[in-house]
Amino acid sequence: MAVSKKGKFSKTEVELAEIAKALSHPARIKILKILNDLDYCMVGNIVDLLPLSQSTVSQHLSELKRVGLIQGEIEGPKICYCIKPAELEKAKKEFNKLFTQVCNC
Amino acid sequence: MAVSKKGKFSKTEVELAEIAKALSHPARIKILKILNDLDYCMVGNIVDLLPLSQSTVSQHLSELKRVGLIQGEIEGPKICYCIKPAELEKAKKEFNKLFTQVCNC
DNA sequence: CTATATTATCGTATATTTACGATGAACGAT
DNA sequence: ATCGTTCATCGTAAATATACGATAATATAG
Repeated sequence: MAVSKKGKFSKTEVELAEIAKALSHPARIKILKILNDLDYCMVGNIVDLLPLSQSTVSQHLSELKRVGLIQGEIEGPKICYCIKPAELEKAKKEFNKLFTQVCNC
Repeated sequence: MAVSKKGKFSKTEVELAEIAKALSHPARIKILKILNDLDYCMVGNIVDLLPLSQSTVSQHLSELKRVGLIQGEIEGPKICYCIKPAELEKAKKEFNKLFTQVCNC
């Protein structure tokens, strides 16, 4: 995208934009829902519930993990992914703050 | 990005992902703040407040307009952009719904 | 040690995003 | 009519994102 100018914005704006980017694909939104619904959330389970290949799902999980909304714990040969509630709550508050700020709603 | 699979997800997920995408660049977040702060919000004013060229700012405005978060009204040779509060409130509720759904927060 | 299961990573192709300058279109003023 | 202002669009370049199959890495089971 040519040379990025993101560094010229405030930390708050950049960080919120990062979270928004993580939520900018329906697969990742659905993954968050799945992780909240399932108890044993290994990658295979998620793959079965999405119309995407295993490698693509793995990429989406990486992106969610990168911004801290989820985490993965090794359980033998499997990896159990789960929501990070504190981070999601933080994100919720940040979005609310933004919307309050930009439209008094 | 190879052939998109976004059509295979629910309408709700796709729509929320679209809004998230619109918020996924700090410039667009800042534009929303600027539009809420300024009374006369022509493009030139916004360009002056961003570290980006006029054409790039115009593209960001288009993206925000495309998803319905802002609108532009022609005023002679100028165009006055402004927030669409109802749409922003709708977006706020959708995000809240998502976060409530995925982490009980 | 070998085989199986599970997942990440690599390599690759294609689509989209971001950014800019240049150009074009629309309008008001002279 | 022409000029200056304002903004969108075009053309282009480079970076990212999305998707897949193939492969590598890790751990358990036999």
